[in-house]
Amino acid sequence: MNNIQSIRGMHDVLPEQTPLWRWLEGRLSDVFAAYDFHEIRLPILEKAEVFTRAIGQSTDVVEKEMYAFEDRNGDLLSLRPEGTAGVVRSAIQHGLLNPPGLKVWYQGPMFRHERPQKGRQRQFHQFGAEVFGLEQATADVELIALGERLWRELGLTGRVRLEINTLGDRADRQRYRQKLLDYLAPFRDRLDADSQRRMETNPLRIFDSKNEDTRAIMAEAPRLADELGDESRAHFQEVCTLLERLGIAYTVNTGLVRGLDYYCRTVFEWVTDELGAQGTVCAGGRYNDLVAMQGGRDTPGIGFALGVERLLAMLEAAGVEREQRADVFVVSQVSAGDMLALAERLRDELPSLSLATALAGGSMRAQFKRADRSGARWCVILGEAEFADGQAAIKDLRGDAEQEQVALERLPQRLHSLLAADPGD
RNA sequence: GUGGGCGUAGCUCAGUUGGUAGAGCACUGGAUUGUGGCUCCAGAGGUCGCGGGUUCAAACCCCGUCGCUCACCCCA
Repeated sequence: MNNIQSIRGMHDVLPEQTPLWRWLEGRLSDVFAAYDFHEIRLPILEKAEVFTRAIGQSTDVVEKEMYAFEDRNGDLLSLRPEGTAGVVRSAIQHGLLNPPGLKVWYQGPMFRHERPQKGRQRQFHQFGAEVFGLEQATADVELIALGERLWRELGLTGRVRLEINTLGDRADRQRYRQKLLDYLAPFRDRLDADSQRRMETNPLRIFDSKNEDTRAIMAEAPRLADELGDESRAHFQEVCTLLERLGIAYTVNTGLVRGLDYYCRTVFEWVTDELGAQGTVCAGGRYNDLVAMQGGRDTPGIGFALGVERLLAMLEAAGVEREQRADVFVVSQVSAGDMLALAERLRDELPSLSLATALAGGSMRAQFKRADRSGARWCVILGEAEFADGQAAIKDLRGDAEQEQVALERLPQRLHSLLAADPGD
């Protein structure tokens, strides 16, 4: 197989898989609409600075994973590694932040040059939602409630759990970060290699270390919760209270840290144990400073993104299947022109009908075999003699009904009533 | 970026101590010249991931490389 292959970590979605994708996409856009979120569609390519400024220069996503390159004008561009930064750019550019309360959702491919593994590919797909201009905890909670409803719609309730945390405000975080580094400095040599590196990049992540010595050191470390300002503390308290009021189960995970620099205050993750090492299906949080960092007027924001491939893997594990089948397959002994003309007439009169025809011709036996394999519910048979008499036959390919003879002019309405009686799925 | 496992027909996989490839399913045709599914018969389909090396001889041994996969890291 020395043919050209797709790029490493970038996968084709084959015809067999697209029905499940479309079903999932439909459920998602329905739920977004139920919360009055509006879709926004953005370029896949942006100036690289859109991401470097928002996500943080020293994060892995920017430092080593961006598909960045110079275009013919010499501008530094990048395929988007995530969606939020572009939404913020667009909202500023088009003045969408003006009456506060903008609620948008987006969908599409994202690109990160990572080593592929289960639940992680180089081109992957996200759905995301963002709310701008609202600093109230109500916005945080409505977004979480949206997620909860989504799992219910998809039949995944109980398979994902909600973890939340607060990162405090920017000042809280900076003060705490320094405190933590001061505490760790004397222990530096006793930390595992990853954690030593994290001291430069994201010290809060050191709490995630699986190394025993490191864990022992971290057990005594100062805690972010003790550094929170009054406003952050009250905000987080209200988020918790409202979640309880709505009956949404959650656990507070003080080790929960988002990887992208722009987050503050509320962060949350929906996690599953069913996907191996990449168990985060949906994650998000607040980013009250991001709009200002990108050059807009100071505007709070909050949002989340979910990984489509990860959700699909969960749906498959749960045994959810979707397939596309024709309603009717036309088998024919008459001329190609007569067959195609009849098919067009049926499509004219029955716009929702999915109709396949025996384009390859061949013996009746071969045509019926193809009709059977197509999965079609009914077969319309255009026999030579009957067609000359203005007749066609309808055969039930999936049930026991007798083959019936129908006048050609009554064929559309007969199929219509058969379809109405058995809408399939 | 680091480490483990794996690449043989469209798919799932056999292939003995090196002797130039097989099965099942799927596909095409026929038995059934105007009716699918079941059965039977026949057929087609492979630079054994790719490149190099060792050898009289490599799917098999060695080196490199590409890809898949799992974990670390990171993240949705």
